[in-house]
Amino acid sequence: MGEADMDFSSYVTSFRSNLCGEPDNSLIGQEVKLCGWVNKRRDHGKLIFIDLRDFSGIVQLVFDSKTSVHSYKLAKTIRNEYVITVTGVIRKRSVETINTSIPTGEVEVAVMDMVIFSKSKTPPFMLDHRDSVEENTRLKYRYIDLRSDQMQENLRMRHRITQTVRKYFDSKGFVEIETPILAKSTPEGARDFLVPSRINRGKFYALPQSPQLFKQILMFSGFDRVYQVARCFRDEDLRADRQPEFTQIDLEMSFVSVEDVINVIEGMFKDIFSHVTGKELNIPFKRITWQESMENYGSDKPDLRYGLNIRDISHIFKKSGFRVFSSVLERGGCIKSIIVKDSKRFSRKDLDNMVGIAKGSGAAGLVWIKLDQDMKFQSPVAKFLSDDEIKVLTETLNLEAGDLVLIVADDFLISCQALGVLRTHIADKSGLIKDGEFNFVWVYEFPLFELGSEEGKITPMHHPFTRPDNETLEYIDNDPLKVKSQAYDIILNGQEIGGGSIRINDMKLQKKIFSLLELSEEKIEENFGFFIKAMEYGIPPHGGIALGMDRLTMILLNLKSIREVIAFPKTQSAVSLLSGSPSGVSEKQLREANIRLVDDM
RNA sequence: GGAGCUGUCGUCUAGCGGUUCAGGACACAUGCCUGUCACGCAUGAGAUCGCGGGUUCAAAUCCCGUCAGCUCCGCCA
Repeated sequence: MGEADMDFSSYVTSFRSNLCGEPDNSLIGQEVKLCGWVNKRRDHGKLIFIDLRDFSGIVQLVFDSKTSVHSYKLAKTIRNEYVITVTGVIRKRSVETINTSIPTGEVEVAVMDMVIFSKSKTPPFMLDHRDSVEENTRLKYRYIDLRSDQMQENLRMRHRITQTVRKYFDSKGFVEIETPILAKSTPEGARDFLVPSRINRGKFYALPQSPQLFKQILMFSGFDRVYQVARCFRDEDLRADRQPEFTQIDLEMSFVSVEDVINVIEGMFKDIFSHVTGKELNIPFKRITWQESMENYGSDKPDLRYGLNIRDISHIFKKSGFRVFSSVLERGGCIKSIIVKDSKRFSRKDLDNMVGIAKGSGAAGLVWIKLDQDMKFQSPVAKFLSDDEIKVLTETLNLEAGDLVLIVADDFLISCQALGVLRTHIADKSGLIKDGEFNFVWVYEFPLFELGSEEGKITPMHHPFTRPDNETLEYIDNDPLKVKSQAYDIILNGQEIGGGSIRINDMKLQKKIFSLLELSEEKIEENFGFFIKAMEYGIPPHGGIALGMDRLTMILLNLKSIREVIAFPKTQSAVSLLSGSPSGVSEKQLREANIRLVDDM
């Protein structure tokens, strides 16, 4: 359906005088020319009604066998999804025939003349029933699915977000500069899509995982601030919120601190909300450190729309006779818990399932305690807890009758993460999450490094150009995992919708980071030598952020998959059911690209 | 790479070992109908049950494999 403040007049063309969603009482008596798709034909014998549809809405056409014989006869042959144009007069409907379910329902078009532009085969599914049609059918016939109100609204909403973003950044002095799609492998961790070079035998371009290096180079070049609505490519497995090609609002600014980037982005979101959803957004957003986020929510993308916060109860079990707890504490671990109200909801099976979830998240196990009406602990481990421990636990957590306490004893991160997963699981299952709420939070002070998959090796948590936090920089040699970074993520309703950092602009520090990452000189030179070289010619302090356009639009529309906000998405196996890509290519094309297929079928 | 769910006329689905080689709804076709808007009425066409194999006297229905779609883990900011 149409824009809130649509200007109908700009749609007038040599084919039409008005749009289908336009006719109302103010146009009564006027002759109009309309174009559109046949949404529905209702044939009453000597009288035929046709609902004509375009993107703006639906209007009822009336064909009378007496007043326009030619058009009436033609209307007999009309079927759904034919594209036609009609000339007719807007006429008021009698009171009892008014249709209150459509905006044009008080009037109708008495057709005098009609032309069929294009016939249609019987469509594979009806637009009215589109909601109950399987997604693969919708994807195969995407051009029909896209005719639906829902898809039109989704993509028009996305357009409005993009437009608001462009306007906003323009007003803040940003320059939109395009960067190469045929690029070189970027240092982010994902697998690259490769494009063979015909001219340079045996060499490949990589599609950009993001414009990261290019936007930084534009800072080196003195543009001060740039942004881009950028297509990015990552050859990894798909999810409901991940496609191999996706869109980022990607920006970079010179002479800025974390604070400056955050301010600009909060202003952008405020504009998006007021212009696109009509809602007033409260800024500044809440900010929590990565440490706080892990401690309280067990995740680096916390959902703050509900409670179920994680509480530390290590101190209660320091000298516990329950070895499962005390031994974890002895080796430096901790004991974490969450309290869930109304434990009656959870059957033994639910609890067993939760134990499985905790173990699946890497925890050694999960202890659950149900409090009955008399505040008695019901739990497989109740007999191992002393009266004193029960008392202190009850007081510390302010436990009430009917509460369920979930406890994980393990290393700090494992305990928190396991409970974090359970926290979202329970919130989801218990309907604690209300639709229509938009909860933003910044997570900052990420660790600069994390332990990599390879034993003993560290990898950058964000990317290797992220500037360390000055306060913790002193640990860089002795305990690099302790070093914090000037990186930040923006989280909306528990989903990461963007992340960025202030970048390193000191060559010595940059080289230090590379050496910690155990990157050899050759490797550095090979991967981003051009970038390092550019850093040698005077570069400003700078930083930026990238926001996931698809995810943002999906969340604002309260949808569950980004495929709903992408015109031509791919399936989970990265295939386009519409176009059939990817596909084989001819021998000639392979020869030109200097590629020989390995025959291991 | 792994786990789970799904796969029956165009669409959505019923059937889950034998009067069902498949029933319904919508769509479709033909005819009738001047006020419908989920129009109505009548008649009709349309599925070898994703594909391959097996078990059985008998399979849409059970088993194995395979393909496709979805959700998730791994992977990926």
